[in-house]
Amino acid sequence: MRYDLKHLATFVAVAEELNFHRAADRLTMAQPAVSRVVLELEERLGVKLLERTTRKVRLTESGRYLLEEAQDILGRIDVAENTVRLLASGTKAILRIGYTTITGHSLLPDITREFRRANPDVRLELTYLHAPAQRDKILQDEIDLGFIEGSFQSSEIESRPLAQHRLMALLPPNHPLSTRQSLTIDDLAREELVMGTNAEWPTLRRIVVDAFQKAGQVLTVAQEASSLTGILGLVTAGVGITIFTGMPRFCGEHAIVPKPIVTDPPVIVETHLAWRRASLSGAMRRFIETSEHVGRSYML
Amino acid sequence: MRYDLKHLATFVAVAEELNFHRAADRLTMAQPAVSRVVLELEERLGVKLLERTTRKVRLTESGRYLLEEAQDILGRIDVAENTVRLLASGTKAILRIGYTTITGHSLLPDITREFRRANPDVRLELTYLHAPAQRDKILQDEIDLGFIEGSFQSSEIESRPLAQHRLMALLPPNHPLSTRQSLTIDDLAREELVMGTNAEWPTLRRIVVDAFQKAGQVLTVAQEASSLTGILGLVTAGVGITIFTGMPRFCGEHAIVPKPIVTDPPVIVETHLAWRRASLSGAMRRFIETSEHVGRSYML
DNA sequence: ATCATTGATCCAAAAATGTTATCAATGTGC
DNA sequence: GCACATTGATAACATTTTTGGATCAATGAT
Repeated sequence: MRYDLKHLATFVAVAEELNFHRAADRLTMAQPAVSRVVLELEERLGVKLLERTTRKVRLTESGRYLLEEAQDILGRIDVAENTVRLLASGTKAILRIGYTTITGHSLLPDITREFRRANPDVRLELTYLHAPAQRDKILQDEIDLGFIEGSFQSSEIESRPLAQHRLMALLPPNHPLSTRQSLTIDDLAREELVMGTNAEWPTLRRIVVDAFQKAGQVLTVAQEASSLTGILGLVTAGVGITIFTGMPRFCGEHAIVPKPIVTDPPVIVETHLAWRRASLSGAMRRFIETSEHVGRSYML
Repeated sequence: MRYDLKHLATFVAVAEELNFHRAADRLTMAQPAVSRVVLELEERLGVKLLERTTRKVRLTESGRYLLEEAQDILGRIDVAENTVRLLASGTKAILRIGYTTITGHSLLPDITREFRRANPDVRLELTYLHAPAQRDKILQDEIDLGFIEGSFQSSEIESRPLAQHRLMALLPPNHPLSTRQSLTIDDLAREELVMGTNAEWPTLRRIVVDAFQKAGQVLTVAQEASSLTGILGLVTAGVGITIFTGMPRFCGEHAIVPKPIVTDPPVIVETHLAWRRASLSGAMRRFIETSEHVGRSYML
């Protein structure tokens, strides 16, 4: 670094006062030091910032520009410093949260709304990540909290069950099975199935595959899509049935018809909130508390 | 200033590498120095930025935030430094230009369009200022160039005539005088006159007052407005006639009817471009050149 | 013409910065 | 389980940088 904040601050003082002595007073240093610092800055930039006669100081075009920039930069540093302190004191906080599609469409919005209301000084950064990715990011300290289906086995990661969902079939409106009260795995095995890709929906896929296996069936997927909207679009278009953990809140029954899937024992998908045990902060603690509170109404 | 760019840059290097030795290499300094600088920064902020075991370095929440901010700030400083150099070398420039209403509605747009085309690296900052204010701002070096009516007498200020305008009466469409080819001061003295306020239009007011005086009349203003659009609004509404230096380009003849004012000798308002002799820069020189070129078609 | 005020320069003292050598802690590999 | 390499922190010392007081030359005001 060829110069530092001292140079900028000194230059700003001189440029604002247009007088080296007054600037020196303001900075509580001697005038020669001010002279030299400004000269040094000019020399290191290779640019004249001030036109000085022995009676008057005037900014050059470059100087004028640098004055504005430097004021701004120094201001930003002050703000940053302040924010750093607030973050450290716990007054402010930033929580980086991972979520999956299953948790993202109803549970997470409810929790964040509630949490924001009670903690306006905490910024939430939400990142869509499937469960395995969340595991990595939690361990690498790239997210603070993860909403996942199931839980992780790791001594470094702690998790708490938040919500339970039953598997549900989502049918297009005029599907033959839409008159039924509920469906079985055997019903579904005979149908065209639309499912999320394994890359994006690894956990749900595993759960569904297991459920089929237990019922003595094999899951055959007719069509895949990576996003929830993509899947629902295919269902609405009549391509087939999908299996999900509930009815997405934004769906109307005229486009998507939900039917419970009956199995014995019932398949229950548990959503967990997970975090690195060693990184637990105050804001995280409060977020976990809110999540458990809100999640209670999602428990069967 | 409690800490320097050195501290920020060092912290950024460590935070990015998450390793003091590699950071030291990158900064071409010894590792103990890096340690000390980071410790110093933490101490001065009063905030722990890095969690370090003897085997691993991890950012705290504050540290993560500061990393992003510091990267950004350092980047801005680089950009500022670069821009300062470009400004000094004349590659880039910022011209602060004052203009009055008379010059602002036709001459200035023509000049800036032409100038921008030829000098894309020069930013023009246009400020509306009446002539006396421009005089002060030029002397105080708060604007580089001023478009004014008339010229200043000052050894410090140089100016160049750019355009000449004849006084013109602007009438509402159905005014009795609108059938006439031209008008005299005596005609106008009998009419209701709408004029710009003295505060905002000092120069034009003085010119008009002088013209009336020479014709043995006294200017009586029925209604004042501060802005050109306000004045024209009053004229269109039939409140009275105004006196201006031409037909504003944005007016249609269905709303405003221009009539030449005949006097002997003719009253000619000369628009000048003025600047502080001592501040003449390359960009200013080019702007002046363009102005004179474009202005030529405005000379009678 | 005198005087006060301006920014720049010189020099010695003080402060800071950086380097080498070293340490304690902790994973890694055999 | 033990030697070893690697981690960040510390100590001591040399060097560089920074600072403040005295002073200077230039210049506008009285």
